[in-house]
Amino acid sequence: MKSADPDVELLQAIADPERLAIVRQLASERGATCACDFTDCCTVSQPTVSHHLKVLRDAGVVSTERRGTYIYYHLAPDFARRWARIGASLAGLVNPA
Amino acid sequence: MKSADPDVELLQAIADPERLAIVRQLASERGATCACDFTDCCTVSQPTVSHHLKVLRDAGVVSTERRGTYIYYHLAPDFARRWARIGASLAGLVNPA
DNA sequence: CGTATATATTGACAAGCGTCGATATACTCG
DNA sequence: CGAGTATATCGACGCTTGTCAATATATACG
Repeated sequence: MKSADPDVELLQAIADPERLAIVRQLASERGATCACDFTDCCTVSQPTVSHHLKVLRDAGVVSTERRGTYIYYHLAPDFARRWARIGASLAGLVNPA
Repeated sequence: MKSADPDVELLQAIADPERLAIVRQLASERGATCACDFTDCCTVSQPTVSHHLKVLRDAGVVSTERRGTYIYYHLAPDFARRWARIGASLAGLVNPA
């Protein structure tokens, strides 16, 4: 299907129950979250969690930081801006005034 | 896959190149757009356009209005609010006030 | 009613995607 | 180096999805 459109790529990345749950957990915990915590949160296996994290990484939704054996995930810095821009192109949402 | 989560359903609905193009066209033209115009905008066949419109309809992204032979599509009234709520749950982006 | 146009539905097919078990890589500690 | 833990990759499988051609439904007009 190869989108090539980064907006579509971002939307596809979070348009999945597990991945949306991951992103929501990252958003609620302001800091970074260890990858092993997602194995706990989700009912899917560790390779599947790793796969979802890769999709989010490739779409630029999350970024990673290695601390010894663990790898910590957090929302990408520009995720909020990208979301807002998509919303603006969709419904003129940003400036409702 | 059965999402059951309306947020996921909404995201999945617009996480497609053709459907995002449809929604963007609906957003740019403030009024309603005839279904036949999408056949023009997209490179896919008429049944495919109709299928995409059904997906958007089922997800509550668009709503329809019949005028004679033609059927006009427009963004669903609460789409902007739903988008904003999802964004708020994702990054505390939007001020729902 | 019959024809024409607009939209939706059906059936079929290939490609994509989520999932898993097994395995590989990366890092730490002794 | 070797064992242990954390994460990623691989290969395979079934289900979903986007697409089309063919057909059906709906509305308008003579």
